[in-house]
Amino acid sequence: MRESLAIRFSAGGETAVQRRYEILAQELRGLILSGELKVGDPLPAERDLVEITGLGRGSVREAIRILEIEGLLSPKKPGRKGVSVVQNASDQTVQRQLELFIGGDSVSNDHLLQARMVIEPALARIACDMRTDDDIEAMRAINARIEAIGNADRGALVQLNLDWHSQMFAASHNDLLVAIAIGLTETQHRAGVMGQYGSQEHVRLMVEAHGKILESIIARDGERAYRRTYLHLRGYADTLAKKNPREFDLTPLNPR
Amino acid sequence: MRESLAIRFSAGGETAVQRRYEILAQELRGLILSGELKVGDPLPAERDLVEITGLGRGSVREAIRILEIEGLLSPKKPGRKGVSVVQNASDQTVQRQLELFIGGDSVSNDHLLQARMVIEPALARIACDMRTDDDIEAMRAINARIEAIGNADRGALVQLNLDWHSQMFAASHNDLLVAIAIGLTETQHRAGVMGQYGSQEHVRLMVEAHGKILESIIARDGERAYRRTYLHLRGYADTLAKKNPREFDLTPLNPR
DNA sequence: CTCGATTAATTGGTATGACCAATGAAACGG
DNA sequence: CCGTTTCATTGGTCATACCAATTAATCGAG
Repeated sequence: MRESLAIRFSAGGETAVQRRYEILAQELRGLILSGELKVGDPLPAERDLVEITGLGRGSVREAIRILEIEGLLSPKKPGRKGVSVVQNASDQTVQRQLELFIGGDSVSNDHLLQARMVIEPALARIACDMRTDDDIEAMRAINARIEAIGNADRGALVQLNLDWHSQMFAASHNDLLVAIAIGLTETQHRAGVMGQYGSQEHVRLMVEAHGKILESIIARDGERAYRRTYLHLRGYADTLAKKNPREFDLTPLNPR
Repeated sequence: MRESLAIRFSAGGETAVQRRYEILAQELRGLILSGELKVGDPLPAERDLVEITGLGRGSVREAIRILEIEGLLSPKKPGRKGVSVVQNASDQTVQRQLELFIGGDSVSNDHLLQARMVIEPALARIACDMRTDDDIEAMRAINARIEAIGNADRGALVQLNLDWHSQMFAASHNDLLVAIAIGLTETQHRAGVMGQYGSQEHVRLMVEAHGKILESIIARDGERAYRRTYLHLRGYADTLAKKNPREFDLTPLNPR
């Protein structure tokens, strides 16, 4: 009944069929990115979209699902007002994708470390200019809790360490870099590559390192904060290096 | 007939229902990330998964679609051997998500510039250590083509400029940082924020800047490559700043 | 027997129709 | 006027059916 809508496009030498739900997803994405659909605008109900597009409900649902995973549409809720709503892709979608990418075996641990050594010291430096007093207080509070629990609870220690770093990143007030940095840091910590640290001595050193970084940020001494953060990371990297040999030299990232 | 499988979990104070396709997606994702399903392993056919899981075909398809968007499953093809295959999430999924995040209005152009100024000079420095002769040759070739076409074709100029930067990033041989850097650079260039550059003089300056960066990388002079790349970016930023006032100072990223 | 052409089986893509559960609005009753 | 009940809306899910593409199996000619 319906003439062939088969649209073909060349992609990498191959010829792929453009599936209907893909087309619809593209169109909706275009409407959102071009601003014709603004953040907060509700999408028509699934059954309305079926009428509008002439597609089946399954195809409509798959198209919506795609944009939902990309972060451009809110998850739906059943009920009378449960339609999808246009939203901005969140920092969390960036983190998720970074974690999935790094989690695969395309990225070596050394490359991940190298990336962290590029970004995290720079964030510390930026934080020196942009921090507020609240940022300082938050960082201080987390470090105090780390000192308090010591190595009693391994899981809590990992989480608090993550929290401290996230809070330091947040003090830069650059949401883009923060999202990237958290994605990198979380992946490495969750990977359990750092199951070794947890002795009382390790915790003491960690608290001390955090303290020195915090001091520098309070003093708004960018160079010092950069250096302290770099050394903190390198200490961590060196601990790892005792177990596995390095693939390549990480050190060119050292400032000055 | 089927007892309620409704699983609830608290998320941010709210209580959300876990939908069936979400559960299946989670399970499959878990199998992949834990390594029980390895890269290259084919998934059972949709109808087989229907039998295995007891779900409807629509739910199975939505679950698969989610993992496909996340990059963990290959797109399917019709035909007898068209089943999904497990794969690593690619750098492209990272780029896509960065572009979607930045494309929304959560990230200001100044924050994007700041992020680039953190990452790109660092990549130039790393490239000094890791580059091969092929990298050098590729960069030289692209720059030559830029010089050749001049400002004749605006679109081609933008693309070639992107290519040059991508090639420079690639010379670092850190796929993670490369994916991030390309995501940032592409977004800014595609956003058309740089429609202004295109005069013959601009092109000449661009070629010159690229040339100086390349020289430094050839000489393996990391500090110099870092500095040149930083200045190249700052020149671009200053051009933009003439049109729109800065939100904040970008300069703390200057090395030394 | 070998190889090319034809046929059949497999698999994803899509549509239709139906029913449930949750939600919120409207109608109702005190 | 307010609380309760009813009901329409909407997403979630399943079952079934058919098409199109692709590959495997079969068959036939030489």
